[in-house]
Amino acid sequence: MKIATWNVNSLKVRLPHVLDWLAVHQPDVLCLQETKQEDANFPAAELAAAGYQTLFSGQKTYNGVAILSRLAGADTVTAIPGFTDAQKRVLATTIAGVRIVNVYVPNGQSVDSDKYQYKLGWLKALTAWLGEELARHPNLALLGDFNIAPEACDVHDPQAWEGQVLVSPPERDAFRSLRQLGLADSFRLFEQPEKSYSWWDYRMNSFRRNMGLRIDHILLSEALARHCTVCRIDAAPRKLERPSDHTPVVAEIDTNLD
DNA sequence: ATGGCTTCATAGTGAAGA
Repeated sequence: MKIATWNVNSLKVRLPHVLDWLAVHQPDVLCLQETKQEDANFPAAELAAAGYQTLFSGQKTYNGVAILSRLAGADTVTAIPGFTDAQKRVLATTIAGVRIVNVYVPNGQSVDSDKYQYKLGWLKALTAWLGEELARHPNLALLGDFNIAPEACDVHDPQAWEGQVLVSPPERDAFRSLRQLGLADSFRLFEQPEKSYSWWDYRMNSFRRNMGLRIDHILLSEALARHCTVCRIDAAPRKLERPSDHTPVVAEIDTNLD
């Protein structure tokens, strides 16, 4: 099973890139974040023509998540149970026996903002819920834009970023708490090129200078991590005209071993 | 240098992203 995550920063603008990427990479599951459109406008027909079923939870202007898949999803939820949140940031479903949890973690803006407190509270609720989900679903993948660079090696200039939002110790503690539920950072299960990032600022020629952060992740439960054969970042879409500022992360799981 | 780009909502600018 080939699964992937991509913050597309507007599905309306990025649909041609998404369709091209699906045709080339043929994933079984692609989780999208920042679709930025209401459900009534979701391009379900175009994606169906490309061979993908769609689940989506969107809103006007901001946020919005979707799951594109070859096979149908079951037991779909669009929110963290018991956590009141007007922002559409969660979509979970079960595909071919694998629980897929797609998240768009709040950005946090800056460590002294209300949005940062919202981010930390949101992560706490996510972690509590994921503990329950893992008990129900041993085969679980948590994919998305986490808006957290977990380690210094995930940041192009750790000194310049020290203490900032996306790398602050409380955010990294929250990421560690997720891992301690029994979720492996699949990217780090394998040797990777140095200075591997998944997001580059649109400004300052950041991509050309590789001034990036690794903030998009695929976390796998122990049962899935054992059978994960590869995880990589595909930087190619970041080189296209009018790219998203994020690029896809892909993992493959050998589901024939059990 | 608290900017730089990009998107959206909107019809000249402002919010938000990371």
